[in-house]
Amino acid sequence: MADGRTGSGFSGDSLLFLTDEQLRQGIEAMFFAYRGFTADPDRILAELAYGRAHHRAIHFINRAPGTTVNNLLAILGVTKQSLNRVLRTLIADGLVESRVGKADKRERHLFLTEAGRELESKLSDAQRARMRAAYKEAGPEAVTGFRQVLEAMMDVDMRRAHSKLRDGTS
Amino acid sequence: MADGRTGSGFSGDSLLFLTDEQLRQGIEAMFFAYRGFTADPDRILAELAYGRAHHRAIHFINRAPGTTVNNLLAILGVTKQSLNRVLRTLIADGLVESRVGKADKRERHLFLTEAGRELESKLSDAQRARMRAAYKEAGPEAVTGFRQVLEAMMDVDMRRAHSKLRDGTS
DNA sequence: AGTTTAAGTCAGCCTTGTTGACATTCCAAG
DNA sequence: CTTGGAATGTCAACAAGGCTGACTTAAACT
Repeated sequence: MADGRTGSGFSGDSLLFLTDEQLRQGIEAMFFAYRGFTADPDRILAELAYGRAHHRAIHFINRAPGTTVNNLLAILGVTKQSLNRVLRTLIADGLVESRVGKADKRERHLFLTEAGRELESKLSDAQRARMRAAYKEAGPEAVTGFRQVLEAMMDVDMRRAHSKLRDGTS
Repeated sequence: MADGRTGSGFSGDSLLFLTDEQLRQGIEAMFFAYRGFTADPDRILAELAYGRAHHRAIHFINRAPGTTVNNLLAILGVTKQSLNRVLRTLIADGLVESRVGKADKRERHLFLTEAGRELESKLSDAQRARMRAAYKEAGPEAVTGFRQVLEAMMDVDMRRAHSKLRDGTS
């Protein structure tokens, strides 16, 4: 919007409308939107004395059941000490189960317990509800664009991790 | 991509394609993209022993020079104690200047110093470069959709704050 | 047998959120 | 004019969750 700068000659002209000011607005929108994005789960987690770190672990274990600790580490992008602290409380609280690997006994495979799945649903429902509402408000075309920009904003390795999760729940 | 579901007749049917699975993908995309979004500034900040909190403060002070602490508080959504700690170091390091209000001496008005503006540029340049690249890769139509969804995902008060920043730098 | 890999632990640090207590300033009601 | 409450900002102390580094245990590879 704003300056409708149409029909310039060259093909690189999709760049012309990207003023620094508009990029800044995109940056701020990302900041504010991310807050909204995490707000609902945060409220639920606060009651349980958990944090976002627990949410992330639960989310990805649910997404890829049986994943190993190392695998999770790569996805979450934290150190194993940091993850371990969170994982330990989740296992102690009976939300996550850790099974020794059959093929490779060094590995631990992670699963959600029934209670874990319950909390996952609760968190996920809240977050999806907001997502759904936003998608609905913006319309289907906007959603496609949204996903394209997000995808392009990731680091390459994350893009791989993301499409791996998308396709096969190996 | 995937299912190109074009030219539907009515507007309400935009809901049909929002399976839980697709919402989940959106959620994950948001998570991974936010990491990319902050990655470049984070690297710069790490060298200076600053964190994201410093970046946010610098960003919004630059955006609305002369803003009060209270104002900034509302935008950043943290407690004043938390902000104060960050602000103190920025002032001590000569990046931010705090002037006592003329009308109301309780208020402090915040400005970036020359050094502050310099760091702001450096951080902003990095972040904008990634944003610009993502926008370019996704195309102008996608950008519009991206912004629409983000806007719809914010809490209402943040939407107000955002458009206030967009329009007048009061 | 020796090396590498997966996982876990302990200790200690930093950033950045929180609450609680407190000083200063302003303003309005008595 | 004074006084008490509200607003603004500061200081202190604590917790979550990142980080690094050093180390152990067990299993797998070579």
